[in-house]
Amino acid sequence: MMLDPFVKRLQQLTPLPAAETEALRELHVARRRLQLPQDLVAKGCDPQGLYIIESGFAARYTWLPNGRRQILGFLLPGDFAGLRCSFYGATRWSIGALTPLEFAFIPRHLLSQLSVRLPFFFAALGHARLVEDDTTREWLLNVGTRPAVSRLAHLLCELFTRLKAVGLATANGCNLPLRQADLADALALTPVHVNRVLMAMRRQGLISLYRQQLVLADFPAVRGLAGFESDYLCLGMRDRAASTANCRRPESTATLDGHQAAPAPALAAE
Amino acid sequence: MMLDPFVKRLQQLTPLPAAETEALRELHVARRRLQLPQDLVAKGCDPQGLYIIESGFAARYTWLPNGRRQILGFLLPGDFAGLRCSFYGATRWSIGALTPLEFAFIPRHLLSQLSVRLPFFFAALGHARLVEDDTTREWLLNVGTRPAVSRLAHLLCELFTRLKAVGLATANGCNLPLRQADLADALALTPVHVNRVLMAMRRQGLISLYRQQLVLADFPAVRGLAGFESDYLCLGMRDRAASTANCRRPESTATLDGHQAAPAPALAAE
DNA sequence: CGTAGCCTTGACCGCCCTCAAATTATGTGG
DNA sequence: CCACATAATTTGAGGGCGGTCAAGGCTACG
Repeated sequence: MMLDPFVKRLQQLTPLPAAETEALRELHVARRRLQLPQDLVAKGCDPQGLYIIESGFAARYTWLPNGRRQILGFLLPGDFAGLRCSFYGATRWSIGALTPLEFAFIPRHLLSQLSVRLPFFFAALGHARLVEDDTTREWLLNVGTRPAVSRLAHLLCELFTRLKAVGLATANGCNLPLRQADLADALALTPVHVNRVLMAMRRQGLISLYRQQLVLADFPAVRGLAGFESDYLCLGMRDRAASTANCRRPESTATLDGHQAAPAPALAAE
Repeated sequence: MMLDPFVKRLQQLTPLPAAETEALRELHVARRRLQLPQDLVAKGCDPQGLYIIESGFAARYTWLPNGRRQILGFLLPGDFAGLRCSFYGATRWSIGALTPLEFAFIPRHLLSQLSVRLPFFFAALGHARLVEDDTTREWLLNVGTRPAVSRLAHLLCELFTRLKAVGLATANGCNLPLRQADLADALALTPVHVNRVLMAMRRQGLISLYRQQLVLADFPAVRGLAGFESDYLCLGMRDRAASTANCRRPESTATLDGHQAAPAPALAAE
């Protein structure tokens, strides 16, 4: 089956009709591989379509004048990119492989057809974008306000949770093929300090990370350390129900929650 | 004229047909004021429509367990919010007034109508969202990689540039009604340190900031200090032409936002 | 004229960075 | 399977940027 983690990921956000998931799985789209130090999409170019990660890790990133690299988000199996190119036709960030990669590519013209044939699928793509936006803000929070230990803990929780959602994690661990330098660039820390923090967490029995195998030995503790709340990832109904907070209505208007109403809800995706 | 900075802002992104700008200006939508320590939209609630800032400054923010506040973005006159509420119908961030505020409100049902009648307008809304997304990533870069001076310089450049785009700045300065604590929460610094950095920049003759009047006395220097490139704000054709080749037509843009339809859009404001 | 909020400045400290070297994984050719 | 080369991780010593705590000054406003 192609596009399997992709479909699984979208279904976490919005239930898709069987007809659409079948149609997606039966798409025969270009399938490619990428070896290691390569970009999927280079900064400044027009991606021309949708890239869907099948296996491996990628990252949205940019280089800085001082030689540092900042990672702005990870792309895991089932994630996609290329839809977000700014309207002038050029991405502002590169997307590069952090491990050998398998990915599918859907060119723009085919996407247009799908948008008509598979409205739920398209709504789900929009949902995924919103989740990604909130994830970016969560990262801004993370690097802005948390000390290194919490910051790292938060990232590990996020990666673990996201991988679990596409079936790539066990109960308390997952494969994590990232170098400490990758984590450092995502957390705005130095590799040296990431190492020190990792060692400390290992010594305290919170986690173990050996040969790309991450085990969250004490997930509640790590989660607490990070202040990690998974609700921004919008995975599954349980999280949705749980995320109630202080809900004030500025308007007396009727509820117009479109998201259950129609195939392509009028404004809800936004 | 109502909605004037709003229309001006959108036109920086996509030329709007005269018919649509007229229709927008003639909309008689609810107009409100807000006094100071109040939220426009509270975290966890459903905004139920579009909020458009007419005058004053607002911010998207959240509180942290340790009592700190992180500002994730500023909303200046002409900016809007409420379209971005996640699909489960609750925002994850509050939007609050930093100064007394005037704003317009367009309820969702009216928006749906407009999406049909004013397709270019709707495309422009999508563009503005993309710019906002890139701005958030730029902020992540800013707090993640730059030292305090550059970080502050970058923010001042951004605010100045954005205000200029809606006609609220002079050649080298603008009104900046923010407290140093607001800047601090946006930059992930302490108010004390923001003050020190401001004082240093004043002593070097780079800027002056007195009684809410910001003057960038040496803009090239400040810009250089910050590594500020205005292209992510997508303001005006000059920047667009300078930033890339390959300029797609505005109508080829559309909506993954869920508002389907509209004459224009095939695929992707994306 | 007094109070409250914001800005300013000083002294001190800690988190994280820098520089550097040692140790361990990973991979390649013989 | 071993010898070697390269990349990644680990550990140490020292320093600086920005935080914390605290006090004093300025401005606005009743």
